[in-house]
Amino acid sequence: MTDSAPSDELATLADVASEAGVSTATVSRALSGSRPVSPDTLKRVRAAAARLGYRHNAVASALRSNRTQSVGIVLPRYATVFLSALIESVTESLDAQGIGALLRYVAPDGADHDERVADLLDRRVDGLIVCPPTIEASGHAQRLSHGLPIVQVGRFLDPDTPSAVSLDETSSAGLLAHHLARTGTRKIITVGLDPDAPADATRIRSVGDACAARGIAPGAVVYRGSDLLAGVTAAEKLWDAVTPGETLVCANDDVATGVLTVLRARGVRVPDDVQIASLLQLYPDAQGTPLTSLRHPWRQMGAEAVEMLEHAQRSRVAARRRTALSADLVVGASTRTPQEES
Amino acid sequence: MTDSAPSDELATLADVASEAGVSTATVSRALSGSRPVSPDTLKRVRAAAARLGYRHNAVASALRSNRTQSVGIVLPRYATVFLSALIESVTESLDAQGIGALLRYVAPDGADHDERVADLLDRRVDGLIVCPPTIEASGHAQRLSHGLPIVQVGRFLDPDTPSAVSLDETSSAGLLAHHLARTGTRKIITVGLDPDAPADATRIRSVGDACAARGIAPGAVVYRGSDLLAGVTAAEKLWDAVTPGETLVCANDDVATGVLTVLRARGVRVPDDVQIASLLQLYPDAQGTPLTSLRHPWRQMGAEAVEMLEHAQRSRVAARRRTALSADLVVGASTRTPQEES
DNA sequence: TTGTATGCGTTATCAA
DNA sequence: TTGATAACGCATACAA
Repeated sequence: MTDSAPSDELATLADVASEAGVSTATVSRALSGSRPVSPDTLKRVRAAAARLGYRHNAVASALRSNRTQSVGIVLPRYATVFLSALIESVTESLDAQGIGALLRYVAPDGADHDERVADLLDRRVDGLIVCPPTIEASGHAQRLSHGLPIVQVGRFLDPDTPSAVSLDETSSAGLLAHHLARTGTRKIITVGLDPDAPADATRIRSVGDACAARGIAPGAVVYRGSDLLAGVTAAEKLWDAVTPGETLVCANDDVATGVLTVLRARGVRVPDDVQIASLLQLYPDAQGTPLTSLRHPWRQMGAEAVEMLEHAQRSRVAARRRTALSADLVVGASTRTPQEES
Repeated sequence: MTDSAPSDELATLADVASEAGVSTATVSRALSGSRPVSPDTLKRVRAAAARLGYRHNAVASALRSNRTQSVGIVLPRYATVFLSALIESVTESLDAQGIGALLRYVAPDGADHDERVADLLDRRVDGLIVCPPTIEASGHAQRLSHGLPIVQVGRFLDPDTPSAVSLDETSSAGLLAHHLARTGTRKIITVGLDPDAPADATRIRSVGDACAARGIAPGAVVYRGSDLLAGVTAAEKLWDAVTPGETLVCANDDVATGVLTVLRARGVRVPDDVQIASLLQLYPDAQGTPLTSLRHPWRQMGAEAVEMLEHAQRSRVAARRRTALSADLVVGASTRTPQEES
């Protein structure tokens, strides 16, 4: 046994090497498994490492190997369930492979977008997952990354990006419209989407088109905000005007819950007289699925983004691979049971 | 002008040095500002760096200086507004100083806690901000960190941790109880807190004690979940039993909104007959502050945590500094206007 | 104010 | 299968 004063400094590869009586190269190979090592030396190295409390130094490793085993994540600084779910699923996929996530938030208008991305690049991340706050930022991210694997996620996607994950609005709207047609809807009223916001306007149009294609008339668009209180307010205005055959299509579960609660309290029978659907599920775990709503594929989007990143890292040429994932329709108690097709 | 083929490789300090006709040391000092440099050389160095598209290599810098300019953040993997707000405020404070955030999620039961922390340590983060999922994890984090600056945030705090940020339950409950006493509350009913969950039980007791100290009777504890639907369900059971002078104290805004909506729909006058308060504000931006609720100081907690970390990094000795921040009482339309003290 | 020289801890190359 | 050794790119002690 050599001098093994439990020093304050962390043990290095060299320390382990001399403790085990082998070279640093062998220790590196034994511990990382990058190359075969004889069972005997492997055992000795492991024992020595344990004895000295050796810990791998990821910084030195990154410098030498030119891989940091980390990816940068850039998100707009507005707290939504969407982003929380995305972060969680992305980090979960990355964790499984020992990849770290370096998180950077950007102002909603994209003001500091470029410096945040640049900082991530300076830290030599192996890849980038970006949810751009604007279409301009999206283009910048693409150009700044300069060959580094990058995947864009969300609604603002640079057309030149080879790898992108987004929501398939058309398909999602079609899923809902199909269900509404089969449950006897003849007209929809949209509640909680702002016709003056570009993103909302797109969604209003997707839903309207999908309904129209199935013989459902797109009716009024009511916007008094998009939270629970807005749903309550809107429903107080609407409840005595709605007629059988109408479905209230709400921006999200909060709005839909407000609408549902008021209508039922006012004696309107849901779903018998009027149906209610939500375009954005917020509480997947709610007991008894009271609402029919579209469950956005956030977790899949995160997993898909990570997979794309790996793919881009492997293949030298950046094959174009853009995925639009559809939402799931979760049928709850706020719509009727579908009739058989006639 | 020397050979300046725009190579695919990134320029290094040495490249800039030869381009500017100075030594690498001078370039390092000029670009980092770590030591004074003559105005003339500064200009030349900057020009050369720009010409070559030089980018700082944070990895090499970290290896040499033994500082990664990054901190690890460990959070339980349950998506709540609390954690979103915490992440945002922490990263905002860190960004301001060019510090990166390395994010790691841990299972709610803390199963993979220790490996996640160890990974962060292997990456040589300069500090750790931990929101432990359990009290055991809290202790482990403390011991694993082994001298590295660490700040713990949340409800599960290791008693030995020198630096910790938490919510002052007593003070927060007192704030609410004071308001309720001045608005004529004689008895409270707690809705949405689970008496069998330790964390909820603590809160029930804090509120109960604070009320008792002001002559308000702690009444029934009703638990049917803690989301909006639970509020609706609870209220349907309660609405014809509540009597004037009672206040329904709800676990959070979701529960309170459900209760409020049902009571009003049933003709119970709020706040005239019955008052409603929430112990946890979820939607700070709701229009018209319909609810009286406690706004938890999440952003301040994040900022405080970062400040503590810096403090711990500066001072060699780890001075014990534990902060409990009180919530704010946001008075909304679900309680009455306070009477003058008699 | 500037230059010289060394080392941070690891992995990759090459030869044995 | 193993060992010796050279980088990786930067920051710093020391000398000038």
